[in-house]
Amino acid sequence: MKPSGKIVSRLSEQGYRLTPQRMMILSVIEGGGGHISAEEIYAQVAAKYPYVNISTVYRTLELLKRLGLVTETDLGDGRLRYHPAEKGHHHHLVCTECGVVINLDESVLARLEDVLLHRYNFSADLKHMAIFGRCANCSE
Amino acid sequence: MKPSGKIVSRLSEQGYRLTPQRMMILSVIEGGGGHISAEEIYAQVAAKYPYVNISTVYRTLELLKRLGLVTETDLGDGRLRYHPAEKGHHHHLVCTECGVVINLDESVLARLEDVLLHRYNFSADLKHMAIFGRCANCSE
DNA sequence: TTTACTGCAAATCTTTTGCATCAAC
DNA sequence: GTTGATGCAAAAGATTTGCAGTAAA
Repeated sequence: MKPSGKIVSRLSEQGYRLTPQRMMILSVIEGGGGHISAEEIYAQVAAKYPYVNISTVYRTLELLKRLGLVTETDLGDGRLRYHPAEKGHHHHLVCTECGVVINLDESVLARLEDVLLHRYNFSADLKHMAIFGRCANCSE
Repeated sequence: MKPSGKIVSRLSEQGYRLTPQRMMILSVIEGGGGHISAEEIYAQVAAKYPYVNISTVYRTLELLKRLGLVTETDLGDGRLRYHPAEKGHHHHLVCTECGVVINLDESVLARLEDVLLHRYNFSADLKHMAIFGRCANCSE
């Protein structure tokens, strides 16, 4: 699997170098189903290409985040999760009992976003929000 | 300042010991304006009563959380914040630019809570949620 | 050739834990 | 007197950083 040309060209346009490490990291982020952690990205890259260091993963994520190419979500388990921005947004219902994560279409929070903007002049960044609680099973 | 009789009696009813450390920690949590971190609680307690250790603060917070006497909120700055449950709930609009935290009445999210419950069978725990974005000033 | 990027190891920072001692009940 | 709570120091775990060497442009 190759990384998307879009992200790659965006990087090189802005003068960033296209190193093999970056390409591999990009592939993994885009290839997975989202919600991937730095450690998982590292493990997947290292499996095929052992010449990577986890600090390179963190530095790459930092860069991609800054350029708005990936979004970062805290699902409450002590490590941050990443998702390619171009794949669209959704939210997460996280069960604090069993840990299941249910995806929630972004439209559900659209009204909230409106209210916050008009009533509080606050432009909420509801890209990949996590809402904690209990899923159907765990509430009996 | 003394801790509220309500929390104290709740603790002793359930067989927990009322140590001076716990009393001081309770006072600080109740005395402050909310959004206080473990480190801040520790600093305030230690100022008057040097015989405290930060691990006692963490253990006490853990206990109070488990008993539902304080709520825990992640305002995104790398440390968790605490608020006495009896003082009522509210949410937080956190500006990722300037760091300002705007309190949001819990009623604003009441409809969302309903939708999640009825459409997804998910009982969201919206006690002290943090929503990130840009405040009026920082969006120009 | 230039200098951005990487690997390595060590540091950072918050939170947790093992264990011996102490004190609330 | 019991045993739950504390202090201390060390561990844990995710993320960051300094620095010298390497390679993308």
